[in-house]
Amino acid sequence: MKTSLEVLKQELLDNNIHLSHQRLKVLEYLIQNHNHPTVEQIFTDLHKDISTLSKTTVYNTLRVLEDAGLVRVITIEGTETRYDIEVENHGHFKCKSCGKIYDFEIDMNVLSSPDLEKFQISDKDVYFKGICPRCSQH
Amino acid sequence: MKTSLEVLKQELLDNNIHLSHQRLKVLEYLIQNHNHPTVEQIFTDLHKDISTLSKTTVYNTLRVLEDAGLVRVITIEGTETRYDIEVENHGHFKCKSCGKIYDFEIDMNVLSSPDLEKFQISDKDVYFKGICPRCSQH
DNA sequence: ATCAAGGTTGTAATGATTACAACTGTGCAG
DNA sequence: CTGCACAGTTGTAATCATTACAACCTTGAT
Ligand SMILES: [Mn+2]
Ligand SMILES: [Mn+2]
Ligand SMILES: [Zn+2]
Ligand SMILES: [Zn+2]
Repeated sequence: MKTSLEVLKQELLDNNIHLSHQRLKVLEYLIQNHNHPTVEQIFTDLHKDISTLSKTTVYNTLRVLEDAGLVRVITIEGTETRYDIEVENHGHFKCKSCGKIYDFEIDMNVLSSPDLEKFQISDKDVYFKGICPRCSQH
Repeated sequence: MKTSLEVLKQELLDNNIHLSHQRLKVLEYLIQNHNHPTVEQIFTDLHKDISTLSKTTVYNTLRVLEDAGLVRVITIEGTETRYDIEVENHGHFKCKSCGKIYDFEIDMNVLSSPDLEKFQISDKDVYFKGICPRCSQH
């Protein structure tokens, strides 16, 4: 399991990123909530514990984590930005009915195209949309 | 070539969508500009010809076209929404250096995952990011 | 000519994100 | 010890894309 707190803490230290109380809380939150939360969700939930927490800090922290490559930003819908602690390549499916985002396994190596021979690819995102099984059975 | 004006006009009529002057202009613009423009670009360029054009109309039209399945919305970057008249499945590569978005061929059929057996998939988006060849040769 | 429906327009409101300046805590030089 | 520098945090203001809304316009049918 790549998303253990200790491993991620070490990665932050390796990147010369100070482990502040707030940053650790955001990190823990993402590890415990793999449901691709929005900034609003992260802030609202953490604010219950840390009443002094600022939403700006959540934004700042997520940017730090993103730059360090510890979180992935999901923009499957232009209207909402979501965050994922799981950076290993996998796809995301969003149900148009219930709005839930599902992870799914996918072989990213198969996703090569001759058109991109000379391109340096650093990020691969695969987004599907449709209806999930739970919503299918009307 | 699927993106001929006549074919698209017929598709609009089939969907009971009135072919107003403004809508036709937006449609023509998308056909002539395959560079995945933003609303701002579409509006600014069309406004030169149609001085009375409202940005709201551009938004409205794009939504109508999207709902009719004639345009695809590209949210490769959470910060900008772009539009593509080409709805046939293909991938998009965004260069982190120059910002240009490239199309690339990809076999969407190979993009199936056993995890999604029971899912009804209606949209497949593949977004890559990195450095394009032009920017590579420093 | 009158009317209804749909389309367009301009402006106001919304909401997410960013900018910014003040504040806080920590570690080290003196 | 004491004060300073630096990084991180906070709250508020500003920004900017998008949406809501109401007035206006066009068109086609009665
Ligand atoms: Mn995920
Ligand atoms: Mn395209
Ligand atoms: Zn569902
Ligand atoms: Zn480039």
